[in-house]
This record gives sequence, C-alpha cells and structure tokens, in this order.
Amino acid sequence: MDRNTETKSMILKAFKKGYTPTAEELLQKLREAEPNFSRATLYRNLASFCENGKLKKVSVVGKTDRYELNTGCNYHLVCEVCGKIEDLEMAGAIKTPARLMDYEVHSHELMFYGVCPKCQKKRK
Amino acid sequence: MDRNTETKSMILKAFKKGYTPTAEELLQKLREAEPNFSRATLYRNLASFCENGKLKKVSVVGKTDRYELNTGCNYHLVCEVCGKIEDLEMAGAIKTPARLMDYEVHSHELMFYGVCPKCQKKRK
DNA sequence: ATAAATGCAAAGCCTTTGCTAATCT
DNA sequence: AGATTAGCAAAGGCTTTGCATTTAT
Repeated sequence: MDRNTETKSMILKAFKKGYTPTAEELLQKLREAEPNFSRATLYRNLASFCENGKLKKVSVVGKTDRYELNTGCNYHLVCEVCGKIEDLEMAGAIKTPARLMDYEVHSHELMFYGVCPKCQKKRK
Repeated sequence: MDRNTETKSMILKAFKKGYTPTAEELLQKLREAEPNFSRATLYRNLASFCENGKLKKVSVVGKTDRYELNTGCNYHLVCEVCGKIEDLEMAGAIKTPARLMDYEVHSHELMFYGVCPKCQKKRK
C-alpha cells in the first residue's frame, strides 16, 4: 500500500507554505498542467494525505473545506473576505487586542476535539 | 420583515441548552410533530436565525454543520465519537492537561476570523 | 393590501463510490 | 503477477433556489 505515483507527487508539489486551496481550486490548478486530471483521484489522495498527516483539512463555518500542508500548527487566521487561511505563530503575533499579524480580527473560535464521558464509557 | 410565525417558534423551541443538531436531525425531530415540515423553510430559517444571532452554526472538519443556541460562548468541546458539541466555560474547566470537563482531549484548534491585510486595502 | 413566509420540487455544490483500465513493486 | 492507483461517470449528501400559495401585519 501507498505507492509512489506521478499523480500523488503532482498533488503534493502543488502545496507550498501558505497555499490553502479548496479541492476544486486545486483541481483547476492541476488541470492547467494536466487537463484531464481526475477529480475522483484528487479527492481520494487528499483524503489519504490527511490520514497520513502530510496534509491537513481545515474547516471554516459556511465555507468549503480547504487543505494545507500539515505544519502541526493549530492556530489559524481566516480572512472572511477572500477565504484565505494562514497559520498563526502565536509568539510575537499579538499587536493589539484586535490585531494579529495585521489582520483585523472580528471573532475567534476555540475547539477541543476528543471523546465525551458518555462515549468513553460505551467504548469499554 | 421578520414576522412571527408558528413555524419559526417551533424551530426555536426545539433548541434547548446543549442541543446541537444537524439540520437534518432537527428536521426529523420537527417532523415528529409536523410530518410535512418543509426542509426548505427549515434551512431558510436556520440561516436567518444565524444572521440575527439567535442561533449559531458550528463547523467541525469532515462533519455536517450543526446549530446551537447562540450563547456567545466561543469555546467548544467536540466529541469525535458521537459528534456532539458542547459549550465550554473555561473557568474551572481544566482538570488535567488532557482532560476538560471529563472529556478526553486529543487535539484543539483555534481560529481567528477577520480581514487580512490585502483585503483591508482592497476594501478602501 | 402587500410584503414576507411557506412548501414543494428541482437544481446545485461538493464529495464519494463502483467499476474497469492502467500502473507500481 | 498481484495489489494499488487512476479515471470516468454515476450516485449521494447536504443545502439552496424558483415559483406558486398562504399568512402576518
């Protein structure tokens, strides 16, 4: 399992730091080079890259999911206008309470992912 | 605009503290009382309740969006097993580094929403 | 009266799946 | 050779939209 293919490296090569496309945006980009690039293959590979930790899927309420290189960073800046997502290095990022990395910040959301007490019990 | 209808209050009444259904789960519940409850009406009203702040849409990567009463709380606990989402009152919630409110916490995600520098400039 | 809300069915967007052909090891 | 991956088209889930009808103010 997990063989090296031209298709897979094309996908990974497309990701550079700070590039957080939706699957369809990425497909469009890949089809510039390879007009028949398969949508199914792209989605399947994106999913598997997320499983093996090479990529990370980021979800913003009301928007299509985006993918990024998995840097291990769990802090993000989301532009509500253009949809872009950036990693946020917390150290030194805070400028004023409403300003982070020159973003004008309107709100934030902190999510903890885990297992609730009920499901912990059921699991045993 | 924004008239009081039986339909709207049925929707709001369905939400109790801690109930965070997907739209389809909620539809199913509403149809127990009103078997022909309209899906389109439900989605339209959910969207408008989110706009006026009565409800809040919560998004978890890879899962269908959920809705909750908007308590103004931006901290959430997400169960990866059953999908339930709970508000998290930070004060006093931390038990051990990996335990919050009896959740077994695996990861977390902090998102800041705002406007990026480029879009700030364009806006003017 | 009239602007807004409802309900239905159809359309849309994004994503997944079934299946065959091609490809990697 | 044998299992994995790619590609296409079709199906699926969730959400939105168009339009005619009903309802609140």
